[in-house]
Amino acid sequence: MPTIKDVAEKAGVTVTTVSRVLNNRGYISDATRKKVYKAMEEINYHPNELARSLYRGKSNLIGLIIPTVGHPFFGELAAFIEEYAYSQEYKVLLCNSQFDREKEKEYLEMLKRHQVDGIIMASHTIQVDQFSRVNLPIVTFDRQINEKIPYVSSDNFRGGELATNLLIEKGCKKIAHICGNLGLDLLANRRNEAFMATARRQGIEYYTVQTEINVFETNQYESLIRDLFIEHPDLDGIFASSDLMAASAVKICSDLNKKIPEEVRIIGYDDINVASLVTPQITTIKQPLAQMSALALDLLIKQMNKVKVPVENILPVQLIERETT
Amino acid sequence: MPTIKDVAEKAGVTVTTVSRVLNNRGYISDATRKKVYKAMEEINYHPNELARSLYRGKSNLIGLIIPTVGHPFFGELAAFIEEYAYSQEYKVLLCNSQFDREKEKEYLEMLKRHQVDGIIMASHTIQVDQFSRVNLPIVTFDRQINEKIPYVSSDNFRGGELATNLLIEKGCKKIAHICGNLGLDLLANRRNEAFMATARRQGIEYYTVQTEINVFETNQYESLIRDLFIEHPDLDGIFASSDLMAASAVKICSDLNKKIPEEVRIIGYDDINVASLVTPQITTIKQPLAQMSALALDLLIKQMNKVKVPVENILPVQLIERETT
DNA sequence: TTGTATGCGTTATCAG
DNA sequence: CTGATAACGCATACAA
Repeated sequence: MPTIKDVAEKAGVTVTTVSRVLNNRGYISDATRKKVYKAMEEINYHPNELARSLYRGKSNLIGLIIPTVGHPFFGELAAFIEEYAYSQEYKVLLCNSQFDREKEKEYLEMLKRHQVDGIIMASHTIQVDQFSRVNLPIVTFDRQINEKIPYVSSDNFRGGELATNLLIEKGCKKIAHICGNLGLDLLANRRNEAFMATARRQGIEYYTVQTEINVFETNQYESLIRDLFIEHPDLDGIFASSDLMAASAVKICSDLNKKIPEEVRIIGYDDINVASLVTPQITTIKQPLAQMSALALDLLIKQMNKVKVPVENILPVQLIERETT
Repeated sequence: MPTIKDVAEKAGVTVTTVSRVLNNRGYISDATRKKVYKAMEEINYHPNELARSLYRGKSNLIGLIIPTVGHPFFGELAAFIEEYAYSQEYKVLLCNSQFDREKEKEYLEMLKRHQVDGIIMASHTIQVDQFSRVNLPIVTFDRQINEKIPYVSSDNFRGGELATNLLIEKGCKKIAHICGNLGLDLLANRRNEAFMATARRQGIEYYTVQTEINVFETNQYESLIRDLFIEHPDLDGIFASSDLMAASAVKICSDLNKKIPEEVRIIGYDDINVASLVTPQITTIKQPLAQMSALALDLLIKQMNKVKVPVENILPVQLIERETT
């Protein structure tokens, strides 16, 4: 790899001059500027960002910690974040924590060692106190860590309300909410609160079923839903806390010969791309992922620049009616 | 951020000594070792990997260029690669090229500037000659760039054969292959070759439909398939070159009131997670993503260590029969 | 307009 | 067993 020194020699100037044309700093004659460019071209020079970062004390790297990019929701999230980050000159270091507490901690330290300028954290099995040791800009997705770390989420309570109300409006009499583990202290839990409050207010029979902590396994969704129908064969409405869970519900209903939406109505959450691709198309609550991603990064960058940002950042959700209701 | 210098002062030794305990090099008395560890603990020291990388001439970073991690296939691929990379002490810089030729080029240069130790390239709109300027270990997914750059793929021809044969065995008389743009010179094009050869050999009527170059848009799949059925209402078999395309096909058939698999049989490709989650579950050709990912990284690491590797690396595929055939 | 010297945080060489 | 110092590639203050 050629260095700035090689360029300098080739162009017959010193490294300072090369550095100057590289960064457009100070005065340089057009003649030398051309010489330098030519030399760079000839030896195919690319500045070493490691060295630059070291000097500047800024890496232009951000860390993204998610459970796994293999899950469509997080995959889409990661795509938005990377795209927006790139447009702001930031590069993304990808970390899949697999819902593993130890891995989350390790990643946090790894990112610190690699001098990332900030971290977007969307995986949350970790204990809150671990965050205090990371004195780096952080933005959190869907979880409130403490009074100081800003978080981005969509309006989970409103989403839960919209979903539950839709089921009830459509005539459901006995409904269930299938969601991730409620012990995780995620803001997504508000959906369940809204679900229960709404059902209670309307006098509708309701149940909540939650998954184990560290699992995206679709098998688990399926057995959970199967058991649910064994216990409550007359269930006629399901609010699934993700579109994938909703797809599982559709599958089980199909197995049990229950017609959708006539006998069972199903509503999902997130509005990932596949939600509108499968048959039947899944009614869902759309989270504004693109805006959430951009907002998260904006908040991160503002923190890097020492500007104060609001801690609470909640974006609106939207009901998207399709075929499962 | 505390530096090695701070640790040294705190412990009352020099940076050399601290560096020694950090890297377990040379002799150090237990007493000073303890002192140093204690100091590191107290000031919460983390070695600066930027500085280390600069000195060592090795960043332990790899670049991953894919069209978009928002597509389930590439999301799952990225998850496997990141997981395996992390186990080998490598970190992943995520690059979504969006099938954009310019972005691919920019990412390639960016990764070089950031001194990545190698690149895994799974996005291929770029011209072949661009690669010659990158003199870095590269491994390619599903595309043969030239005689020197190793590539990993699964047996596309065999996959095409398996899929086509299954349709024919099941009794299809008029079949179509829906695939990505064949002008892209991907190894995936072998599927189409196999499709045509197999259908021809068996004397079955067949058609090929391809998408535009830069698109993962499901809308496009749908209109393509819709048009296909308008032109050939008696089509009874579809070989889709991705599970998402297959899902689109299922949807259109459902719209047209064509029963699956009785009237139209559909087989997808990849076996992404959702393939077995949707209703009906999609019959597909499974690519061994986990092994392919690990292999790609192994090949990359070997190149870094200057060990020769085979250029052609083709893994077997597997037919997975489910409900759409 | 250009060059010299210094430091960013780390590791390795060579003394002691 | 431990310390002083150069070097990794780059950018800036200060000279010239």
